Amino acid sequence: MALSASKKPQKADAPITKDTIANALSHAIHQHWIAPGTKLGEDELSDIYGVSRTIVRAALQTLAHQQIVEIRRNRGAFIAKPSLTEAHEVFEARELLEPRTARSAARLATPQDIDLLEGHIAQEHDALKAGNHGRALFLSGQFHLEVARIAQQQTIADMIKVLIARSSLIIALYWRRESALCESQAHHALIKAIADQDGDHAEDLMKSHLVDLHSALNLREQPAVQHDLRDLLLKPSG
Amino acid sequence: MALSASKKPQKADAPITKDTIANALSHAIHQHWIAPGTKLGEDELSDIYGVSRTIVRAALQTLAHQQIVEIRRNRGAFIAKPSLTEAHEVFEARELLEPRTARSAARLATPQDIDLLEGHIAQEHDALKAGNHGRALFLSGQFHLEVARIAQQQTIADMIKVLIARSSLIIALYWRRESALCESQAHHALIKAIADQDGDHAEDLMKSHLVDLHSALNLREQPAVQHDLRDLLLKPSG
DNA sequence: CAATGCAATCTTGTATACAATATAGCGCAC
DNA sequence: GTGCGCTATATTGTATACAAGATTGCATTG
Repeated sequence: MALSASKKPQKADAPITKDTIANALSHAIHQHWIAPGTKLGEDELSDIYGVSRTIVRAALQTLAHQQIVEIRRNRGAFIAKPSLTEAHEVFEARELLEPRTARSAARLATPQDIDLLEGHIAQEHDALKAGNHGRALFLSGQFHLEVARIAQQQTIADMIKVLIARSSLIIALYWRRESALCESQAHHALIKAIADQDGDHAEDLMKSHLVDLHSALNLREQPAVQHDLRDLLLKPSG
Repeated sequence: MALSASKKPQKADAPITKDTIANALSHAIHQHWIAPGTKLGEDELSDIYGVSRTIVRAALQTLAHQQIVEIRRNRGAFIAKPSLTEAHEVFEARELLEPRTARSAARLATPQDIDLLEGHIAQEHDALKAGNHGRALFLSGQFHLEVARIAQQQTIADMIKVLIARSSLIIALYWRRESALCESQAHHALIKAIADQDGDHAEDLMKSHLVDLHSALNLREQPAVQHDLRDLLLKPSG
């Protein structure tokens, strides 16, 4: 498995629990350290984390419930590979939920919240400059999570958290745009709308931001059209 | 624990897995056979289902991820007791998601789908007539799940499934209206809008239906006011 | 060379044993 | 009667052993 030793967990004071393992794996997945489809063997993770298979299995189940790992009975656990349909569904769900959180965030954000959001963008910019695309991707997702946190609706924030994790897999599989994932201009504009307590504008910006992200996946559907054309070309001689 | 012997699982050909146990418990919770706050002991469930604690723990973890069971470390698993805040959040999330599924269902429903939805109402009516409120409650929730299934957006349907399960707990704790949970008139009107392929109307009806349900919880906030008043009355003599 | 069959090995599923923590009950002091 | 301390017991957390299923590698056949 592609987990390198440099990614081995620190043996700190905190005990290794199913949650620490699940979080570590989730973090690694989010940063694209582990590719979709990768097998996660129980014994291997057990060795890596220094716990029994019992804890590992519980961690894998947690990740499976978040749909970022797929457990196939008798065959093992694998990083999920969302289908194109799932990809569309995930972004569609985000387009439904996140504009609302942006609106609420515009109503509820404190100056500290604004600072924190801006800090996120700065860190993301630093990561990109350093060529650390994985970290930039992670921070980009965290930005969205922070907006959801500011909105003070935990139930919806929890849903968004799962959707963002799944988005990371989707991006690994289907993203083909050259530019950075989330253009910082979009995030900046969003922060301004939130700071200005302009709920309408924040909602519109978040919606169009996500539609934009979604459209970057739509690009992947073009090869299907080319495929049909190819079938057409093969038919006359078939 | 309040699980009665009459609710003991059938020892059928299907093996008892974590999923069958989780589903059985979820079903029992949904029908209010088990009250919020009830302790679910591992050994007890292990006895009841005839499997080891390993399987039981996996089932409980599944239910914990659905937030209908709360696992407290070193203390055990309990049927969740959503706070009033959580109650509001859950219905707010439903108000955001389900109108969209209703709109999509109006676009996608087949005549068979309409028949099935109508069948749900009939069964619910039968259950109420027979005084089987638990079953009526379950079917009422299933109606909403069916609308979500018809909408063909699995990601959102999965979210709605969890929200409906949690709604069942919320209703057990906070519901005080004398009438049946979902008035069949609301469901009938919704079916008609869906059958008529009237997405706008279906969306509006679902929204107002959920707002209505949500408002039945709001009623529970009134005692808080009375509680404050009582404190005021006690203060002068305190 | 490719396909098939078989045995060995690996991995996952499950039960059980042991460790750690919490709870209940009893006796004693005030 | 109440509160505290202690012990026994119950329950949960975790590791380990065993069973079941899958995969791999090798030998044989066509």
